[in-house]
Amino acid sequence: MSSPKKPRADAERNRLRLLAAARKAFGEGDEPVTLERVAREAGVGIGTLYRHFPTREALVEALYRDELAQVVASAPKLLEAEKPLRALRRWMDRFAEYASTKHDMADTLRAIIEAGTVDMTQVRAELTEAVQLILDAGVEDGTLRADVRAQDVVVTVVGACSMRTLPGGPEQLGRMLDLILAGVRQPPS
Amino acid sequence: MSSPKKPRADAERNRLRLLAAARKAFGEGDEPVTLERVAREAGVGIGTLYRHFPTREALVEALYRDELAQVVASAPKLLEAEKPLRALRRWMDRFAEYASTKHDMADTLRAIIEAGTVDMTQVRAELTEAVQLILDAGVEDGTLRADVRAQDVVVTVVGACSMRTLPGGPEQLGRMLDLILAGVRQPPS
DNA sequence: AGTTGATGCGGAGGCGCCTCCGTATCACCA
DNA sequence: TGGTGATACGGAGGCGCCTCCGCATCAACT
Repeated sequence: MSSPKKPRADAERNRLRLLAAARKAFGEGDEPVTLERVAREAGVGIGTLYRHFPTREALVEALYRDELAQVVASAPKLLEAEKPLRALRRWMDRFAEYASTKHDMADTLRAIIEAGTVDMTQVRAELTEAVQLILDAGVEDGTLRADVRAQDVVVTVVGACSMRTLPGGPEQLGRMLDLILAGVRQPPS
Repeated sequence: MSSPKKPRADAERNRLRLLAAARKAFGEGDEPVTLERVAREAGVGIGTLYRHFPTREALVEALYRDELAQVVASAPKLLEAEKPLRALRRWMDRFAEYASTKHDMADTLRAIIEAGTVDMTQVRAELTEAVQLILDAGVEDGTLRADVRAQDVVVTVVGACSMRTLPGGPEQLGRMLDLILAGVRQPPS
């Protein structure tokens, strides 16, 4: 089931080389990463890069899939340690920090949200699931609204995080997340 | 004051031609607008286009400045007709509708929010001012929170609107705006 | 080992964005 | 009207993205 077709050895080798080269290139602090450069550094033709990763986003997504999975996995943990409301806020922060650190991730996340690709859809589903978990806890607990969809929260948060260089400085993102969080709280009325 | 320098006649003529061509090109329903095409259609070199409008966003912004001004101007009117909470929601809708109709506007708005350019900053300020107006009314009225900055609302809304093709379909944007709106409401507690 | 179809590779080339600068045009003044 | 500096014009060319397809390489079978 897990291997419907046998992959060619050289293909897999190149895939790994590309990921390594990309990791290095995106890791280096300074500036814009050319896909051609990644390919060259991997000792591979540009065509090969595109066959393995049809878009720039696909490459970045593959690069950070693990870390993103960690963010997703942090949701239940936060929920153990904190009350749902606070856990949600923490999770948003974690997500935001991650998205802005690897700032290529911001664009990639946008693409993931918008995309129709299967891979992309999966990541999106994982994120939604993480939020849903916290949301459910908050509903049961009575502190969060029941009529909010996790997907809406995810998309809104991604939208917020994908704005680079906020006019109000770095603290603005935190305030925006607070705003969204407030929208999810159960109003006592 | 308004004319520190006298502009050359041909420059102004070309500027108008470019705007006309752009209006036509962006207006036509179908697909992607090439700046080269705009220039050609205006009977002007590509270099001239870029001198008048240093970036694609600058061109689109010039194109829609009027309509955007109308959106800004609608804030006080909505406020006359409705209570602040409802007025804010209406305004968001108006804005969202506008941003998604001319869907080039979405990217442009993002750029405007992020940009450091003077022109851009002004548009941003206008938007913030419109929201501030409604917010103030809501604070006085007691229905909206006093500790929310208009700028945060604007940026969050723009972030939401700039997500094209939401996974949850077109209605999702409305729900996201509801979410943000809920975050601005004064909690009775 | 040899054959062969399937799979993957490389990079030239097309496209759009944007810059740069030699040339043309304008507006002002004598 | 003619001269002159300032201003604007045009488009070639550089760059990165991405596609396309002829050729190379692989692995499975004999």
